[in-house]
Formats: sequence, structure tokens, C-alpha cells
Amino acid sequence: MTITIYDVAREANVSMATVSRVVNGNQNVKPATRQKVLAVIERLDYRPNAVARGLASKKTKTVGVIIPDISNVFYAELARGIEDIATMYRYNIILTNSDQQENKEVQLLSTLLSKQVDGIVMMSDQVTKEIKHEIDRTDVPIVLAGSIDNSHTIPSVNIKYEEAAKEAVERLLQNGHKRIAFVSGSLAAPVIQQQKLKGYERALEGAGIKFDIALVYGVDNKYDDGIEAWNVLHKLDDPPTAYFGGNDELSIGIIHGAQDNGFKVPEDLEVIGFENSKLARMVRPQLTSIVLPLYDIGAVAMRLLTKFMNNEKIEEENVNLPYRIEERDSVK
Amino acid sequence: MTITIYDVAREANVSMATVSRVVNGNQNVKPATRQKVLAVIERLDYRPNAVARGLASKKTKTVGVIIPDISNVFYAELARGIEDIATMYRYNIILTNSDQQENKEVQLLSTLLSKQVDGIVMMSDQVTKEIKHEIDRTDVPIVLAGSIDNSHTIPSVNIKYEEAAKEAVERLLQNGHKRIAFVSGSLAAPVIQQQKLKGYERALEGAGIKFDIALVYGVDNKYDDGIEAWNVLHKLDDPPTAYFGGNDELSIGIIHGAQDNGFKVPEDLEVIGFENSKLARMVRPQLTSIVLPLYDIGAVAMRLLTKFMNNEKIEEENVNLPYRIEERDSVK
DNA sequence: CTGAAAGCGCTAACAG
DNA sequence: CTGTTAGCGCTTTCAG
Repeated sequence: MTITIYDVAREANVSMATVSRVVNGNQNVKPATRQKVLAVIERLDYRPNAVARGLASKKTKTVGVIIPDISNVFYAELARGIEDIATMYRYNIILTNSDQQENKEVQLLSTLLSKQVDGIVMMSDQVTKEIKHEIDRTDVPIVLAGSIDNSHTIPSVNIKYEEAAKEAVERLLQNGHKRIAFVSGSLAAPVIQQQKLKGYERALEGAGIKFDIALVYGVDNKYDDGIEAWNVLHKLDDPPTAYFGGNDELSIGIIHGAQDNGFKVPEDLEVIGFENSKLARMVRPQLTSIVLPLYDIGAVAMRLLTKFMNNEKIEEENVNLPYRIEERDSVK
Repeated sequence: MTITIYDVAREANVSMATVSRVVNGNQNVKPATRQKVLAVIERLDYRPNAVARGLASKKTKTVGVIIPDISNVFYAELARGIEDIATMYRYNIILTNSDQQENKEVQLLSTLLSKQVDGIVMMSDQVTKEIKHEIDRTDVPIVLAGSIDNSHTIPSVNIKYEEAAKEAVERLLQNGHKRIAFVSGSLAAPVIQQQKLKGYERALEGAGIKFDIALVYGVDNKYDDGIEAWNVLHKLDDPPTAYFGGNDELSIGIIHGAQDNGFKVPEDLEVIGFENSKLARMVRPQLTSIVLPLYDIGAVAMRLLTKFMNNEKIEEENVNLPYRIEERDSVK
């Protein structure tokens, strides 16, 4: 039925060990017999069974990826970075969506581990105790991409969110704004949100402006949330004249919320986003945004993972990639 | 070291067959011994090795997915549909990017097959002979999602592109337009483009309007291509007053191209998109677009695949999902 | 440079 | 209801 290494061995008059050697590029094979085996492999259309190989060698050449939601451009971009580097190192990827649910994340870790993945790249807004526990329980290397665990004990790739946020707000401060809103995803738990908020606070502090909790609006990170945020915030007695949005989609919502009500950007309000996705160019005015190198974060995370999987030397387990502001027209 | 089914058997004083039975939910186990085994599993923190299981059972509970580019929202949405249904049926997904390159597609098929996936969902603009050949060579079921092979011999899930395009153009015709542009991805090979073009032609024909090749602009499907298309087309002696864009991103490019030059949508030109992605609501005016149910296409494709994998009865191997026009403000 | 043999961890008859 | 026994297809010593 399916043809195996054994069939090849028989047809080529060699042992299966020899076939295995040529399949795996082992040099200890006489060129002549290598050719002979290769010919038979070709003729029989033999295709090695990776599962059997995985069982015997205890290496599957596949890595697991846990992300919140692949249909979200943010994560999709990151996933692509991961996949490209994985491919480069001859790994395949088992892609799973967690929807940010802790129980799912734990369960996914477990099923990935049962599938004997050689490593895992994970994104999680919050590395809970349960997750940490699961991670500590295994020898399989795991690296976080665009995610932070408080204990700083899991390898990770990020940018310095706090610094980036600070810089964004300072950019707004430069233009003379005193009332700057910070609109972002739910501020409940996520570590990264907290870091951004801290950057926001530090920027204000540096400019001698009092922090006003009324200007901090924590919703979700969606377009409609941006519209909603604007609707709420502009009704304040002393409304913000500038907005720092947690991501681009949200920021565009803010812009449209304002524009739909006759306000002009950047004349009446200035907006700066975070992510610099393709979207940023697809609004009018085009959105000024902090460049979050999603693809690179994924790529570097995967590269880091390969080092762990190959027991290479690791210089730094917690990598921070550079970021910058992409100036466009939503900020003067 | 790693604990196996054998360890559990020993500790529980049963045979490994019994352990296997409880792990697999086989009913032929006395409740008492089941409890005993479960307790040991818990205590030893035993986790079945899916690779060994796959080798023995010849089922891996993983399916391969070949898409052009996961960082493209279009495909990401589809991938999510696939993943959700896969999860529902307890399959995991090996996700691979082909970048539409035939040689990569062929190679990916091969590596997925070597990994013994139980099935494959594939998206490909063009199912070439090579690909068809590779597919025919295996017993592993494969279904196409949002893709068509000319021979109609591979199961697939789509919408009726030709009809949808026809309807879109007719919508424009309704508003009295005589000069309607068809802007789309490269018209070179892709079957689906051809179908849309045909729908466009038929709509014109139905309205007694002569087909003008000058109004057909085949670029790529990107935002900038939309801008470019507008720049070129509006300079025509008799420029189009309405545009049918191959997808939303492209259509938004057209809108912005026009707006950036002082033209108004829908007053000066009307635009209808194709896809109805989240983007459609994120422009002003909001984009009227044909609803392409990407998520559903992925989901249904995966569901269809499960039927093949379980040898269930298949009513129809080539499924067509419904589509409709989502009316917004880029068309009067 | 090549072969023999022992597993990898689990499923699946087949007995009993 | 439970145990025994073969493999699944390949890698990996260990000899030679």
C-alpha cells in the first residue's frame, strides 16, 4: 500500500539503515550506493513518514503557535513573521487561536505538547499563574512574542511599550496640547496596557501637567470603540484636544467619530496611533503612528526559539526591538 | 524520563491496553478500574504522545492548510473559519503560506502529506497541472476554499463570482451609469478574475452597453493599485463615472485617489467593492460592497473536509455559498 | 561504508 | 471487562 523505507531497501538491495542515511543526508554512504538508493526512491515515489520519524527521533520539526486571533491583522502580521522564519529553518507551524481565554491557552499548550512540538511561540495578554505553571512543567522551549510575563522568566520579544507611549504623548505635548486623552483596550489586566499608561503618565509629568483620570478611556481596541471614545470624551467640560490611541483601528475610529460630527483633524484635534498598520495610510488624514514592528517581533521570536531548540548560546532572553514614530497628517 | 502509557499501566496494575482504553474513552472498562487508571494518570501527570498514537492509528488529527498569505486579511478571515471548525472537530491545523507560487504549493502539499495530515484545505488562485497531479496522487482528501479548479474535479467552496460581479455592475447600471470601470487584480490567469470579468461583461451586455477594454484595468489588489487605477482611468477622454473594484482595499484606493484630487464620492463617481471586509466601514463615504463570506467559506470547507475524512456521505462536492450586496454610501 | 537489531509510545486485533 | 502480542515506519547504536 503505502511504500516505506523497507520497500526502498529491498528494491535497492541495501539495508533500511542505508536508505535512512541517504534520506537524511548522512555522508557515510558510498556515492554509488547513494545514487542507487536515490534512483529507487524516485522510481517508487517514496515519501518519508514524518510521524514515524518523529517517534523515533523525538523531533517533529514542528512548532506550536498560540495567538489570540488570526483574523486580527495585528496577530496575522506577527504570525507571518513567525512562519517565514520557521520555514527558513524547516519547521512547520501548528497555528491555534486562544481568543485570549486563559483556559483555552492552557489547554492549547497541553495539546501542542502532546503533539510533541519542538517549541512554542505564544502571544498572551496575560501570562497567568496557570499558564506559567504549564510552561514550567515542560522542557519544550517557549518564547513569548509581543507579550510580557511579570516574572520576566520566560524568553520574549517586544518593544519598550512604556517608552514608546511616552514618546507618542511627548510628540503631542510638543504641539502645545494640555488635554491629551489616552484611549486604549481594557485597562483591567494586560501588562502592556499598564506600561503604556505609565508612559503616558510620565510624559505628562515631565511636562508638568496634572494627570486627569477623566482623559483615560479604556474600551476595547476596535474601530467602534474609537468612535465611542470620541463621543464620550468630547463632551467633557474641558475636552481633550489630542488623542493617543492604543492601536490604529481605534485611532481611526476616533478620527471618524470627530469628522462625522464636523470636527477637523488635525486642526481641531490631533491623533496619534500605535501599530502603524496598513490602515494608517488608508484614512484621511493619514494617521501618524508609532511603528510597532509586528512582523519582526514574530520573526525574531521564532529565531530565538530556534536557538533554544538547537541549544545555541543565547545572549539575551528578553529582546527589545526598536520602534519609532511614523509622521503623517493626523498630527501637525 | 517522560512518562508513558507503560508507566501508568504498571502503577495501576493493569495492562497498557486498558490504559489505552480509558484514555480513548472506550466503554469496555469497568468503572472501578477506570477510576484507578485515571487516578494514576493524574498523579503521574501522564500526557499521551500524539505522535506515537498517530503512527499506530494512522490518524494524526491534524489537517494542513495552504493559503497564499496569512498576513492578508482576506485569507486570515478564511483561516479563522477553517480553524474554528477544525477545533470543533478536534483537529489541529498546520498553517503554511504559499505566496501563490506554484512550486511552493507543490512542495507544501508534499511536506504536509509527509507529515501525515488527515486532510488539506487549500487556497490557490490557480490549480495548475502540477498541483492537480500531486493532489490526484494521494488518498488524503483535499478541498479548495475560495478557489476553483477548471476540471471541477476537486471539492470546493465558493460563491458564484460571475453572478456576484454581474449583480454589482447591475447595481451601478441602475443608477444610470454608462461608463463603468472594472478594476481588479491581475487578469492574467486566475480563474476567479475571469469569472468576475465575465459577470461584468454580461451585465453590460444586458444593458445594451458596448464593452470597452479601456475600462478594464488589471493591476494588483492593493490600496496603491486602486489609487493608480483612478489616476489612469480618470484621464480617459470619456472617463468612467462608476467603478467596480475587485476587493475592498483596492476600492478604497480608488475612492481616495479621487478624493485626493477633489472629486466627490458618490457625487462625481460611485464605487462598489467586493469582499465587505471590516475596511468597508472604515472609509468615508463607507463602501458599498459585495459580501464575500470569507469566514463561512473557510468554515464550510473545513466541515466538508471532515466529512471526507470520516467517510460521511457528501451531497455536493462543489458548494456555493450565498452572497449579497451590502449597501452603504459609496453608491447612491 | 553497511547491516542487524532494538526500540520510540501507542493502537488494534485476538484471546480469554 | 482485561491482557497479550504484533506491529506502525523510522532512527540509532553497535558491530563488522
